[in-house]
Amino acid sequence: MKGSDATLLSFQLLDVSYEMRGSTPVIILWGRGADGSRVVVFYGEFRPYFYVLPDGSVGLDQLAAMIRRLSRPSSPILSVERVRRRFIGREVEALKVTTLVPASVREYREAVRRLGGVRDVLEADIPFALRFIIDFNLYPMRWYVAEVREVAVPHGYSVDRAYTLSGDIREDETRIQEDPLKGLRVMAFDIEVYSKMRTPDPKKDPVIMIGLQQAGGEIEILEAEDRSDKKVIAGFVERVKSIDPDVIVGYNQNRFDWPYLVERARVLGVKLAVGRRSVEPQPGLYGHYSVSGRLNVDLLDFAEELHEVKVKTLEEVADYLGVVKIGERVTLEWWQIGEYWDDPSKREILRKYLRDDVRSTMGLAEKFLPFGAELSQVSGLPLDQVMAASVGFRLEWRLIREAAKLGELVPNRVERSEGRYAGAIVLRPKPGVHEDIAVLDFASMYPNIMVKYNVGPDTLVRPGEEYGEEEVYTAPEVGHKFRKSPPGFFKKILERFLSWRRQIRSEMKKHPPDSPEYKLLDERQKAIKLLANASYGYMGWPHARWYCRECAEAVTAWGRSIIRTAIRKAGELGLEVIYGDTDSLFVKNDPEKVERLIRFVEEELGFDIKVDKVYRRVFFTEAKKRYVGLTVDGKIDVVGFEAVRGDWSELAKETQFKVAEIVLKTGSVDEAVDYVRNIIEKLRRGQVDMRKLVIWKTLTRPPSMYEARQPHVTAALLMERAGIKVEPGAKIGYVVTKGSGPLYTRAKPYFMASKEEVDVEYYVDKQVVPAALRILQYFGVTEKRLKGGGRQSTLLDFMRRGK
DNA sequence: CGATACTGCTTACC
DNA sequence: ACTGGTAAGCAGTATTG
Repeated sequence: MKGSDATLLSFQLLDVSYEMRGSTPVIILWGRGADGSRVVVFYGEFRPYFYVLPDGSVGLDQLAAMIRRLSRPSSPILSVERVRRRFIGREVEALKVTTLVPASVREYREAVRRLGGVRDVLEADIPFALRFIIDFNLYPMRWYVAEVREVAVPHGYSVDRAYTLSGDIREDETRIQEDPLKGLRVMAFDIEVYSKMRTPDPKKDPVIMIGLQQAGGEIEILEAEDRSDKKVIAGFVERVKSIDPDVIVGYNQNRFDWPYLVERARVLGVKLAVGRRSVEPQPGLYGHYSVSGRLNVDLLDFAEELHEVKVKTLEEVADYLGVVKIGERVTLEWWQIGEYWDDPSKREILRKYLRDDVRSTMGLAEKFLPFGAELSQVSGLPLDQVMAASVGFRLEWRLIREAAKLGELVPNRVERSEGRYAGAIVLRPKPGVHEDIAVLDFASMYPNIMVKYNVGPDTLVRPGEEYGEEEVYTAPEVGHKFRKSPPGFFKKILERFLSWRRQIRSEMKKHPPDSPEYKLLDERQKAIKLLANASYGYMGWPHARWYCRECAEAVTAWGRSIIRTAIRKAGELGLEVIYGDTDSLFVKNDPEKVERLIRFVEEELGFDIKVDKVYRRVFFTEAKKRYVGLTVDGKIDVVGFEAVRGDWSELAKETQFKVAEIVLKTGSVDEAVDYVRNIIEKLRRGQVDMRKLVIWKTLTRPPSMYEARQPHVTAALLMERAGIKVEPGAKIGYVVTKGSGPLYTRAKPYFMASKEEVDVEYYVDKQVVPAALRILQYFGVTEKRLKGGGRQSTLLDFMRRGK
């Protein structure tokens, strides 16, 4: 054992967990020392606890005594204290119950709930390890200085040094601007599993290849011998241990690679000890897999937020981000892997394919992790969980932290089935082509409404409470009232977010936009913005702990009133409003009038509004939420139309985009018509790649659970019958084949249909033509003109052109 | 009896 | 699995000439 004098340790907090030593829990902080060592800091003094809110029918001391009597020897109740806290803004007196074993909290909660005199049990569902970093105000990815004593690295831990926390731990202010990922070891991996046209089964189908790469290093491939994969998995475990990554990245590994490897390792009798403690990966919160001491990050979670990419395969996402272009890599489908493995002449292609996947994964990590790291240190959730968690939970964890700091008790999650409420205004657009249009956008309208009117569950005036008119803000239309003071929970947090973001944005101006400093700050301000913008939707989410329907309803009511006022003012200024949605207004780009409108909104309404972009031309149909615009820098924006929807064939989307581009850029309808006719001709001649005919739709439930018959459900059923597992959330790609019945009888998974089977006329009539007509119809183009064959309409075209 | 209008279910996007 | 508002396709049924 080394010396046990207290020293100061500077380390970056990466993850937190706990272990039981006998019946005592010990918190484990996983980190990286300033000297590059990998460290753990133990803390054995922290204990699980929860709060009991009395209903007043029983004296507090009597209630405390009743709770003490519930104590069981396996996890004794260590203390029951009277504490003063706040609950939804009101002062309360509560009991804080502390016990020993984290897992026992759940049982105590139930037992306490059954006691008389208990209004509610609070904070019994905060996981113990998170509870610790919340109470000690520690944020993952940030640097801390801690007073520690070094101890021997316990058996089973693979870290350089171990310590116990012996005193203070506080943030290292000197490292706030530092790139949290600098110096971290990142490893990408991907596995290939033997399968031929059916979902592989870990009980019999081997893991034939595993590819891995340490950032900056070479891609390595481990291969099975024939179908025997025991050495592959054992070899993988060895490589992970020797690389010793802090971050493990993959693509969809939480749903595929890890569960498969865990099960396969079990079947083969290999210990999948890839963590820094000798335990195998385990399912954790939000469907993520937890690898002890390492941050297991599934990059698919980031891709889910890339709304521009509809089918989120690794290939598509890497292509979109310019990481690895599809044309410059090997593409295979999962069901071909068995074939490429069995055929020795194709095996090299399979290797290349795996390399390209690993390369793409590492490339995505470089793109995504900086934001993940910032979101982690803004939300307080460890990097491996923060992207797996939905937006609502990310915000909620930060709210829980703020509550702890403010002495606010955290409300429980409760089941609710509440009615709907009115949302934002969408204006009816003026159809047609408009020249020179400015798009005005309110900056963070809803968060600013919440701040300005002190909206929140704690400031809401509840039935029976009386306040003077001048003491409250009253929401228009709905009449909900909010106390003007003191500042509420959400107001305080949002103000901090908004000023923090302002400060970062001004700091950004000191750095060139391509500098690492600028990028880091940009990711940070984006993370803050994400949480701030989620706050309105969060209050209207029935699962939210701080759910407040009236608050959400009031926010949208104020929003409607504000935009209506702005529209009225525009009218008074003689500024034509073409369209508007929620917090945006499309107006004629008359700089002087626009400037006066902006000033009015800022000075009279007290909200920030700015020109977000200017369109040289913008086209609307009668439909709301749909338009195409040509920006001043020559870019085509398509909003809402088929061209940006994931459930139309690539061919139809491409055609519509081209039509929009031709019409907006050249103004020539004839040219657009020719373009469409040409596409139809190619389609009929069989010159269109079948992949462009695939239609993708999300399966939202098991195929058998649908009441309405639909093409993508038929395709999913066909896949199931072929032994391919389809689960809710899966994107089903199908093509429509020839035949006479309803569509759903003619849909087939795209990989089960041949080109000859495809019903080309369906794609003409129901895909290409409607998508093109959506725009061209407005210019008087008919279906006939797009579809009409040969000479006659060529002649017609000729005559039209001549006029 | 077939065409058309309407409704419900479903998905996706703003 | 953050909100409400909106468009739209297909299946199935009602309406109607």
